[in-house]
Amino acid sequence: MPHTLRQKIADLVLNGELKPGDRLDELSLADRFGVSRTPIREAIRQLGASGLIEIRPRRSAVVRSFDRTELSEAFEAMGEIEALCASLAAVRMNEAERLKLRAIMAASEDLSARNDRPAALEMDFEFHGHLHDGARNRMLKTVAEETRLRITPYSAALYMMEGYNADLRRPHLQHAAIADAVLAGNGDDAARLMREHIAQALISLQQFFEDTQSRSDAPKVKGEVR
Amino acid sequence: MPHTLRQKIADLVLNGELKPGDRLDELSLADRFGVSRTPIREAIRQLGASGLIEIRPRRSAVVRSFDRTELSEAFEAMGEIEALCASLAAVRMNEAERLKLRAIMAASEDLSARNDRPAALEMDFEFHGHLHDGARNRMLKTVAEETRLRITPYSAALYMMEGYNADLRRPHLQHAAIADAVLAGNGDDAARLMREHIAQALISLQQFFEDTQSRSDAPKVKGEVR
DNA sequence: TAAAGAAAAATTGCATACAAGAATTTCATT
DNA sequence: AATGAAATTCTTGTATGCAATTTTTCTTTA
Repeated sequence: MPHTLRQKIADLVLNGELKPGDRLDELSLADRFGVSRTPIREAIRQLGASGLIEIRPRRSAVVRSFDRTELSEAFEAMGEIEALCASLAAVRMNEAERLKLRAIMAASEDLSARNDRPAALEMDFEFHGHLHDGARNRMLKTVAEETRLRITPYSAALYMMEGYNADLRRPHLQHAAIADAVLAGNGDDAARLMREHIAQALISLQQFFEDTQSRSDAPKVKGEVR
Repeated sequence: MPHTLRQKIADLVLNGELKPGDRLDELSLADRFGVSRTPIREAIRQLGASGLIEIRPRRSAVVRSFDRTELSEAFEAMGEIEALCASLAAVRMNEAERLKLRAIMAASEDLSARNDRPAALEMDFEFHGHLHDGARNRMLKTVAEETRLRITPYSAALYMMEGYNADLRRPHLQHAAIADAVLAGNGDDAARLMREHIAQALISLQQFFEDTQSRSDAPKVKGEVR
């Protein structure tokens, strides 16, 4: 469903127009999308239940923000879930899926060489999503996608930032190593490499926030890592 | 939040008053809880997003039902998540938590000996929930609770049924083995035993549905395993 | 000048109304 | 009696209005 109201509001968060801590004003959103508050409220409740935003009784919903502890917990959980997907995909992917994985890696190679960050971010999603599918378990895929969704406001910001992930080839090479293990049918290696990949992402993200928070010229943005 | 409308509606599903496939009529629910359709709709959307019920545009929402494949996928995913919780809990639980785990096991011992099924089911929830807490990772806990929530309509039905889990001591003994591993700080054993425990539960559930479906006297209930 | 408090404005929670679509029943035809 | 079409009833989707609460602004006071 590319055009559901729920997705449109989620997109505001995912593309960074609304940042962690920002309020979701029902009336503004209603005007913006040309509907009344009723469907806006329903969409907001759904996004609240899926954990992308935080609902506070009698007060505006806000884009969910994580403190340092929550962020590292989220990445630990995601690391394990992604590792599980990767190890299952290594054993369960069929030939068509393995072929598509190669295609994704080729495209990713190209995009990272050209330093096309928006497209590389898309391809990052594609890569992980393809492993979720390859694990052949819809409940696991749901869990993986939900977990990824929750931290996207943070991981996407990192991806777009020059200076962090300075060379897009680094995450690409990690993906490539994972893909090799998957294609070789080596689930244990795939899982281990995936855990390392996610752990690396957390470290980059933490460095990023250390820096932006210590810079006194940048007034602490409400809702960033507390 | 013991009294939120969302929880009240969820309880209808969790205590079995509404079974998989049953429709959630907005007006009936509104009358029942003495509110208008608006808050009912919002609650239904939230439960839809958390996966307990299924939302179908322009048609009544229904309690989510799983076919055989989905059920085994759900148990596979849950097995891994619970195993992860157990292995982390084995390493991370503090003394107070370990003490409480012993208390839970003692209570469970008693309840299973007395064949008190409702109370034993409660204690089963308590046991798993305590391991979710012991893993010291709120995101993981959220994921684990959500996954458990989705299959509760099935696992709870099994637990209450005489003849399946014929002797409540069987799941109790599995729990006891897991608890021993956790208390010994042996994460790998805890994880392995937990996987086996969840796999056993799936097998019991599958047998249960094989039987109820093959009995011609029981007209196939809409929404049960298809 | 800063803090505290009161008044005003803005925002959420819920009920109600109506339009549009789905489900069910009725009724004619074979 | 079975089939199918039309009409009726039921149900969902959305807009709007009002009360209750929160947030902001303005005034008063130390």
